Amino acid sequence: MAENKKQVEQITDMDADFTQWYTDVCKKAELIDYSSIKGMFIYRPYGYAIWENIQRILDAEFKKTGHENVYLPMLIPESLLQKEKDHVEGFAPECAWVTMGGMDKLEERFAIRPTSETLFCEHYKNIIHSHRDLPKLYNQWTSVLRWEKTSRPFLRHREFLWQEGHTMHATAEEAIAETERMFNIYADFYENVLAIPVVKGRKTDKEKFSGAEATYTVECMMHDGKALQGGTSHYFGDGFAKAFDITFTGKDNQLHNPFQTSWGVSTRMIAGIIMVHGDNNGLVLPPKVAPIQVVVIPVAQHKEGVIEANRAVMEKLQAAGFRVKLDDSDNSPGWKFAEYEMKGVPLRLELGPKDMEKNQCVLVRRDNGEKLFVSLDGIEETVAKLLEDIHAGLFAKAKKNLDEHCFPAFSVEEAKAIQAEKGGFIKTMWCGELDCELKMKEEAGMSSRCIPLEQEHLGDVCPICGKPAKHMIYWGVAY
RNA sequence: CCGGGUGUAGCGAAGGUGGUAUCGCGCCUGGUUUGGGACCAGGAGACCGCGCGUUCGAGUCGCGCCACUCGGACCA
Repeated sequence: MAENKKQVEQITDMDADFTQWYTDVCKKAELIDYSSIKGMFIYRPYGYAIWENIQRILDAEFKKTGHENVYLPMLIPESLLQKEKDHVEGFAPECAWVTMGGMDKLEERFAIRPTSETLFCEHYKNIIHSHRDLPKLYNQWTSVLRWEKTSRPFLRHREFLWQEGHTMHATAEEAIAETERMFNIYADFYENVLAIPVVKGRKTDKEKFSGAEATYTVECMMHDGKALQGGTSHYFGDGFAKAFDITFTGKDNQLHNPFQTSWGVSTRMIAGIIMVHGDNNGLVLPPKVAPIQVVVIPVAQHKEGVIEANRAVMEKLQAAGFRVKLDDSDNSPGWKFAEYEMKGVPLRLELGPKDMEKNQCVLVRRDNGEKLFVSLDGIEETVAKLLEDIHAGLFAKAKKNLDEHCFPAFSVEEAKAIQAEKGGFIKTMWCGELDCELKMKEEAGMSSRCIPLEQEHLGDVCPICGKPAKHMIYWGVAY
């Protein structure tokens, strides 16, 4: 038998080499493929289907809160991009430029959008005239392009898919409320849909979006203790409005500049799913975004009636609204088990002749491997309950990982030592100065992740410079 | 962008000192199998990452480029 051991491609052990494990999962779970241009990835059907589920659920949340989808051009004239000083400084270095139209050199070069604030501003200038035109709550699902130096599947693409919301409001209060509303939608989405716990907070001036007054972020903890910025929501004040000369006449018959927000999440979310929930058998998908929630695998499918019985269960579950796949290919059951584990399907349903006699089937949970023999009567309820349990189980496990990787520190040396030994988020007090942030990066290799909304009092002084502290802040090594 | 590593069939690899490519898995066909990556038999599949050069002759030697990968710097 030992000689029959199949030479199966294995993924790298996640504890031995996490980054290699990650790349292996992306490829072996058939989420992504490389193209001939660095950093330009192909989203394969299974990977794209995860994104479609994310889109569907988030889009519904956006619509519920009054947002409308639009589509703006892909090209931005250089002169337009340059209207807001901080913004152009932040993005121009990583823009790709279109310089030719057909065979002719263009009078002015066009940037392929790295983000669309400037385009939205140009448009808003044309359509906002009165307070009655506000608020404008627009969102766009699209791709953007940033000429990154290094790239990795889902984590850093030169072209990536995202949504970018851009809103305009009559007052600062309304705009700030919008920034917070969308930030909370992201946080809830991470926790309730992706089963990923987040730390909610504000970015430092150094880390905030180019041109923003404030950037709110949800920060996630990967299985290896590194941080991943999960989504950002920005408050712009009226800075862009002034730069782009966007004005409206208020109820007071005076001209005002509107207040602006933008907010976005990208396919980087998928990287988070992989690195938070995955294990050494491959991907583990949270049920709410899994393209296949239940895979039905017939056992001894050549025998009379087996395929039919399996198809009946599949149809029953589909009718109840689950995403189900029946795999009646002629691969062996063992092959199928391994295949769908690699692809992270939350539940496997096995049904063979022995089960048929007892009117039962076997259900196996992807998250913990638990095997259950359950009746085919009421299988819909059983599956619904299990998918909920899986979501809860994934969240609990991820929360434990987050909680166990947050450490207070009271000096740069201590922060550095903890990061080197345990990884994770290091929390310290902070004076608010850029110099201290740079020093933490220089000496401990960590960037600030966020100033969490939930503050703790760890002391009165900044442990980096000794001056009075203003906030508690999280530090970490980020993807 | 800087430093290390790697590019040979879909995947993983072998191919001292130059002579037109080998193996395992996978794939296709037929048969036997089927509760953890099945077995037998037959078969198909390679511009050796791309370009230029040296040579009678380059997977092999030289130069350039591209891509992947691991660190670092930069960034969703």
